[in-house]
Amino acid sequence: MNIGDVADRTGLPAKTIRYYEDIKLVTPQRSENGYRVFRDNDLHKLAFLGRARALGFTIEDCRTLMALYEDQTRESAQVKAVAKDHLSVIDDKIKQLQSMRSTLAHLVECCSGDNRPDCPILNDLAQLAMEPVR
Amino acid sequence: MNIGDVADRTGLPAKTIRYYEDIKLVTPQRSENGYRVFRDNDLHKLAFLGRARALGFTIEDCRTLMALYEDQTRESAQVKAVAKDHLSVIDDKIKQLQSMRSTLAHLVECCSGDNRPDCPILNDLAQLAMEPVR
DNA sequence: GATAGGGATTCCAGCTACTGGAAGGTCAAG
DNA sequence: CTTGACCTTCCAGTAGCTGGAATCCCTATC
Repeated sequence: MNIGDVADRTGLPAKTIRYYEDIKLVTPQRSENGYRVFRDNDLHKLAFLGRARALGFTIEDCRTLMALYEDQTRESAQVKAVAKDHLSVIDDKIKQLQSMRSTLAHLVECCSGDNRPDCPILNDLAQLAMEPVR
Repeated sequence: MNIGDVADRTGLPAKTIRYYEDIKLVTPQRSENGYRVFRDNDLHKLAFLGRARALGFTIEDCRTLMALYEDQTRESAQVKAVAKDHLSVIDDKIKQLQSMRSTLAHLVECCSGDNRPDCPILNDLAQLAMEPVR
């Protein structure tokens, strides 16, 4: 199977597949004309990668997960550990984004958004907030 | 003021400040010995940048916001538009992360995490989910 | 057999926003 | 005069691709 077909089947761009070969996540054979030849196993791996990436695992995590997948003697605890670590990374990101979101949403609400130059968003960024009303 | 002091005051690493000069977000003077000399205005701009970046604005957004900040004839609507766009980018990211999170959290829960090789996380990634119970 | 098209190949560069490190110049203190 | 803390520039690397150029291969049609 050629790279184009694999791209269609896995939904991964051909460029990405070549990149994955580059960093040794897959190692397709080559036919005489130099084209990559993908077999079922390669296809399978690429689909695995696509799904792991879609869950936000880093490439290095993917490497680990694939190795575990192929290791019959793995312990599910190893997999779970990787997943839990990743989960906490995701949680941290969500928290950070939510904190940004809440500050920003507040500022946006405070800004009249009209044709006058006064803007609480800029004031906040410049830390020239208005004197607190006392 | 030298770069080290500016770094201390703004909380930005000296490296980052040099980078910001590189991409023309600030343009400090130079003293005779070649050292950068930062004045109040530069300090102010860098603090502005630091806060905008902390809210997740891209560098290009920051450039726009600074230009608006310095433009006395701006309309607050322009600022608000930039902020709202950014807010929706943040919202998208949060949604995507939450979707990853929920899938992953479910998988983690399903995995016994013991010394046996069976692992629903890997099964899911390999899309070899168990037959649905019918 | 020439040619046109749609593949495939490699390689180089660029994206974001820094960060690390090497090699060297400057300055104040002891 | 030396030491150490600064400062300078420049080059390279991070993550995970993506775009583009130049070239090659294969098939089909005229």
